[in-house]
This record gives sequence, structure tokens and C-alpha cells, in this order.
Amino acid sequence: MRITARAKQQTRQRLLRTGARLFRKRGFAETTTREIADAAGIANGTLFNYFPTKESLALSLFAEALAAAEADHASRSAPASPEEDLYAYIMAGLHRLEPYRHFVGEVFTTVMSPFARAGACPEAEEMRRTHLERVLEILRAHRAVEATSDDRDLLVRLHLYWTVYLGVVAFWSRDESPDHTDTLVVLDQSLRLFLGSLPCCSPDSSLHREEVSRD
Amino acid sequence: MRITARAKQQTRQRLLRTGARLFRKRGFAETTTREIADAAGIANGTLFNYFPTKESLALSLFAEALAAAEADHASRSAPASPEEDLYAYIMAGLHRLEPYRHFVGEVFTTVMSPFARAGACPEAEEMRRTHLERVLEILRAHRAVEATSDDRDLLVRLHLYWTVYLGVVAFWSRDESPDHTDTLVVLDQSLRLFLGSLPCCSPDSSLHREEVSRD
DNA sequence: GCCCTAAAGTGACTACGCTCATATTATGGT
DNA sequence: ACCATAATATGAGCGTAGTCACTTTAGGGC
Repeated sequence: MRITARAKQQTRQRLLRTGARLFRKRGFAETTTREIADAAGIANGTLFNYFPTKESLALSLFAEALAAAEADHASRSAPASPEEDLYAYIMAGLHRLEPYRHFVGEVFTTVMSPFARAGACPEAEEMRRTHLERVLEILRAHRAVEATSDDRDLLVRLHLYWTVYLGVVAFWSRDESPDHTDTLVVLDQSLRLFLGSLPCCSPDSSLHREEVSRD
Repeated sequence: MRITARAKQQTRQRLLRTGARLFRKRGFAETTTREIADAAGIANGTLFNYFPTKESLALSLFAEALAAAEADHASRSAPASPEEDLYAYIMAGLHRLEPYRHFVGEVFTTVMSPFARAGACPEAEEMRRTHLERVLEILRAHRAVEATSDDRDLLVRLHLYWTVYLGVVAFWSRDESPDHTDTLVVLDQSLRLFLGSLPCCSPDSSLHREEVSRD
């Protein structure tokens, strides 16, 4: 069973790497599951023993990237303000997703959008949960939300956060400005928007500022 | 040619009405284009002479509804504040979309999400453009944005608006609270959030209020 | 009335993601 | 060694949205 288990992991990795390569080269929609399976040297049906859907394969790539980003972010000293902290966290994620940027939107559309049916893709649920939990941690660490705020309140706030976050990712995924500087502006504005909506966040850190210049 | 043109319109209408009936009865994904074509008494291929995609058929239904909402909104006296005006506009739209509520999300996911490829569905582009133009009109009428604000600034603001709007629609499409009262709360919060982010919007109308009770 | 052309309709066909009954292979107990 | 059983791999097959080469039909010019 040990050898088999390792072989299984290798096959899984081969599928992930092959998928990444083909998706990057030809795009998500334009790459068929048959091509991936062929290139990975397995039968078409076998692919679905490893990933229940085509989207799930792509999402696993993103999950890998975001896990790395999670580590990146954890290993730097926490900035002073919740805005900067969230900014760093989100940028770390986008940075790691860079190789997949041109098809991230395509996959998120189907599976991560607030419209997507809950439970349709457990992998996506998991990713969202992880992200939101980390955001909540950050907010709590900076006392931007009360530890005691009730669930209904949190739900609405996180709905807003998620909406705003998806908007940023969407913008980024199409942003062709050099070094994605436009994305930095949108992200900064979006975060101020969101943080400004939190009752106990210091009001001076949000709104009414003109422009941003950040590293 | 006149008679033919009218016949074509009739077929188009028959497809729309048949589609609406079947989508409402069995859901969007569960209804096949063949079923619609059969029920409308035409061949499967013919359906695609009228609507390039299945989503496009559904979007045409939504466009009808939203055009009616546009009229509803135009025929009432404009409220005093931009918040109330936008609130009325959006609610008019949601009210007219009510019959399609349980599959609006499914279609928007594919086609209206900020991730959706620009130009992939011209019908969707058109709907977004119409909506955003009306919003801009409303904002300008209330001097919530300067008439002179530059394009880049407007682009970012409208991106934020659209993101927030989609979040509201997403919430509404799943909101099972009686009379969608939860949606009213989210909409109000979202609008205050968005309007609060506009530099020249009166600050007293936004944020820091506790709860809302609205008709 | 009768062509001629363009518009509209048709359905067999394709490519796709995904399923499932079956075949193959690995492992642990004896 | 050998079998029994479970894990894994397989590819023909399914149902779908959408296409396209072809047929049918409508309407205006004569």
C-alpha cells in the first residue's frame, strides 16, 4: 500500500504539472481533459479518479500557489495597520497566482463567484474558507472587528469582503498595466472601502485620501 | 419581408416564453436547448439562429425584465438622496427579476461576473453598460460624482460599484428570508459603503449608522 | 402565375466533460 | 507461492451545447 500510495501521489503530481503546462500554453477552455490525460500518460477516465472535475484540477493548482503565499505572508513581520496587513496578504496570493493569471478568472467564474452553487465544488469552498479565516484572523489581530461580534454580523461583513476581493482578483486577472500598478490602486481603494465599513476601524485610515504610492 | 419579419418576432417570442416556462419549472442547467426548441415547435438548430447561446436566451429574458424596471423607476419622482435613488433603481430591477430569481445566479455566474471574458457575450456587455450608464446618471443628478471626473477614476469607481452590485444580486438570489428583508439590509449597507467611498458625497449619509428600517 | 434569390429552417454531426461496467494490478493473509 | 480482495486503470459510451452543409420557403420583379 505504501508503494501504491506514493505512485498515486506521483500520478497526481504529473497531472497537476501537465495541466499547468497545457493550461498556461493553450488556455483553460482550449485544453481538453483528454489532452491532459494523454500528455500525462494515463487514460482519460483515470484523470477523474484524481480530480472530480476539470475545474478541480485547476483549483488544486491555485490551492498549491495560495498555500505558498500563506507561508510567504506568515514569514514576514505583521504590518502596523489592518489595511497594510490585508494588502500584503492579498498581494502575496496574487503574486503566487501570477503564472496562472490569464485563466484564473475563467475558473473562478465557474466556481468561486458568489453566485456559484454552494457545495458544487468542495475544493472551492475549502479555498474560500481558508482565505476568509485568515482575513478574520488579521482583522482580529488588529482589533478591526470585535472578537465578540455575532455570527449574522460577521456573515454580512464577510460577504462584502468576499465580493470586494473577487472584484480585485477579477481586475487583476485582466490588468495589463506594467507591474499591475492599476491593480494596486484598485486593491487599495477596495480595502479602504471595506475597512471603512467596519464600525471599530480607525476612521482616519480610510476614505478621503487622494492617491496611493506603495512599493 | 414585413410579414416574414413579424413571423420571426413571433418565433423569437415563442422561444422566450417557452424558455421562461421551462427554466422556471425545471431550472436552467436541467433544461436542454432541445426541450425548448421542441416545445416551441422548431428544430434544435433553429434556436441558435435566434440566440447564439443558451445563456443568451436567458439573458434576453432578464433584459426584458430590466427594461421594464427601467420604466418603473423612470416613472416615479426621484428621491432626495443618491442612496435612496440607487436603492429604488436596484430594487426595481430585482423586483422584475423575481420570477427568474432561482436561476439568475446560474446565468450571471457564466456571463456577468467580473471575470467573464469581455465580448464573450455581447448581450451581457450591453446589459452591464445600460445599468452602469443609468447609475452614472443617477450619481451625476445628485452631484455624487463630479461631471468632470476623469475616465480612469470613473473606471475604478464603476468597477467597485459593479462588484458591489453583483454581490447584492448574488445575496438576493439565495435570500430565503420573508420578503427578502435580508437583501434590503445588504443592499442598504452595500450602497452606503459604495457612496461613502465617493469623495464628494455628503459624509453624514454614510457609515456609522446602526440598522435600517425601510419600506 | 412563375421564376430567382435571399432568408429561414433543419437535423445529422462534432467535441466536450464526465460516467461506469469491466479489466488490471497490487497487497496481505495463509 | 497462491489466492482473495480491494485499489486502481481503462476506454467505450452518454448527454450536452453548438455547427454546418443542405433543404425549404417567402416575396419581389417580370
